[in-house]
Amino acid sequence: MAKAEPLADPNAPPRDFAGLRSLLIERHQNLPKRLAQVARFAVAHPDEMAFGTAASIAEQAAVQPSTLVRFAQTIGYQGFSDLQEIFRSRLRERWPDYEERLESLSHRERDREGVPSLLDGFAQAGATSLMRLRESIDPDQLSKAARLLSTADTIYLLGQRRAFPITSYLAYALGKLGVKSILIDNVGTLGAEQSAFAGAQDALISISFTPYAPATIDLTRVTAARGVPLVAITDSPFSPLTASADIWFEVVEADFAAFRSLSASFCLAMALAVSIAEHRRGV
Amino acid sequence: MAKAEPLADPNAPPRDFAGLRSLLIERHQNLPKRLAQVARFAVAHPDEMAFGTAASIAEQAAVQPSTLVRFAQTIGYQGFSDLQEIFRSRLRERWPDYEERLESLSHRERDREGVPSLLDGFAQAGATSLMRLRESIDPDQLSKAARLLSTADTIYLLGQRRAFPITSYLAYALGKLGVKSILIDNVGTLGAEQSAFAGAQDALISISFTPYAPATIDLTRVTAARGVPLVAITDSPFSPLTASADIWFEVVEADFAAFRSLSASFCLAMALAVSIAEHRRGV
DNA sequence: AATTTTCTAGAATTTTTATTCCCCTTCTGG
DNA sequence: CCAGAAGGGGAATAAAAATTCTAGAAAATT
Repeated sequence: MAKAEPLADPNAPPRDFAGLRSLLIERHQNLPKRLAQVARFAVAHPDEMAFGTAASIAEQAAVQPSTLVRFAQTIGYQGFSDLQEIFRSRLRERWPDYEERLESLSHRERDREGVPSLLDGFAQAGATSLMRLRESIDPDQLSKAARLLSTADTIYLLGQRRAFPITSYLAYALGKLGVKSILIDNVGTLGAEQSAFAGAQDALISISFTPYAPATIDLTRVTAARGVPLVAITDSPFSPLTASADIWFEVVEADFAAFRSLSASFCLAMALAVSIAEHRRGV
Repeated sequence: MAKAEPLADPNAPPRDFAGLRSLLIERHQNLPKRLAQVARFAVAHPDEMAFGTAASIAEQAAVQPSTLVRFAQTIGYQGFSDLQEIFRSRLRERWPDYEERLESLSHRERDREGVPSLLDGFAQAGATSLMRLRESIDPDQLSKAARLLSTADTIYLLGQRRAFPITSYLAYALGKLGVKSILIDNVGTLGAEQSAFAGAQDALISISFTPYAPATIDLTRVTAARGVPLVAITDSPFSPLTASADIWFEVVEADFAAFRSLSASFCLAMALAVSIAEHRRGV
């Protein structure tokens, strides 16, 4: 109790799976018999380590539950639960090749005491969002949406508040690509008038995230009800947009410091825009 | 033991994640408020559902732990733990479920012969931009800019065309952070009037990329000439913005299919916004 | 070979966690 | 507007789990 503890422990155990794994492999031969046994089991069955209880894991590894606690403490963790967190985090972020990429990120990540700087934090959130997007978007859906939109006479763009940067960018990009579009920016609350002439020969792209802006919801509903084909980009299957959408995309953004990234949404918007243009060109 | 059990109970809850997910999506609108809230959370954060404790999940979903139990029982499970098993099984199988497996398969199909799909290409460009940003931005500069801006009475935001999404986002984010800002959107070419009252006690953030929008350049020049402190975000040291800027950042975006990413610019903008708010609050 | 040190198993204890139950609140239908 | 029912919050409880402790076994050292 009286002994002073160094603040930055050089023996501090790794907080990421890759580091833990190599530590186990390295130290396993200098470990007592039972502890080495646990180390081997942990490397061989990381999933079990993540899901099991101390008792169930102990049984499978043929040791006592208390041995697991001793093991965890020997390597430097506070207890078994602390160690288990590492194994769980591994499954939480399951993007195989992405892991190493992030590892290089976390190099400079420490401003002090492992707190990532704002810039690094947002960069990481953005990168995570982009990687997830690749996993979660079905290319066929994207292609279907592009086909639907490419047959439209005019593409109406609707998105308020946090989604507005995306629609305003779409207006810019579609313009550059020679696709006729109208941005419903709702200036002067003229949104209803701006969208009044959209018909079945046109199409609407609506973008909204929690908390869904009422203006977006209402305008989308009435416009879609008039028979205007609707492609929606939103953040949940429960979004009020999905009900009336012909095709909808769920984009889940990572966040940092309570601010959600917009990278994935932008990425999807850009892909959609270029895809529409390609379809138009007669591909 | 002798009692015969029906093999397929029509009310039996699904034992696989895909089934559970669609059940939740389908039933969520007929559920009571709190239970619907849980359903939404469960679909949005399946990883948390898998690993969290009832208490920790309840906190994140903003409900009572007991509500989670009621929820699980309402859908037909025995209790929370029973329900949680489903979420865990999803992570156990490396490729979570059929649906996702098919998706990833069709991915491979798309980018045959190393030609990346549009989505992959833009995602790659975005990620690259973010990585570069981290290397190229000097944290001290960022901190200096934040300090300068945090002393401003009102922050004016100027960016046209491709930069407009960023300034409109900044207007949103700064508002949420409680920082007074005015977006010079130049509607009706009223930009000059919108920025007319900016003085030395205020500050201006100007954003512009090649080809620099004349409106941005001109307005920036006259405003800065009036003694308004200027922070600029641009894509080259030779940009017309750098001359009059007190502090400027160079952001080089990667591109794909002739479209430059915006991820890095957004990332920088977000970091700047939060940093300003932190300076205001703490210092 | 004796003695000290390290290691382990298993019981005991403490902590954590899911679940239950009661009562107050909020809807709903008459 | 009222009565009844359904929903929801929070404390109390029971169950389960992790952790600590202790005695004894194994290993290392002299």
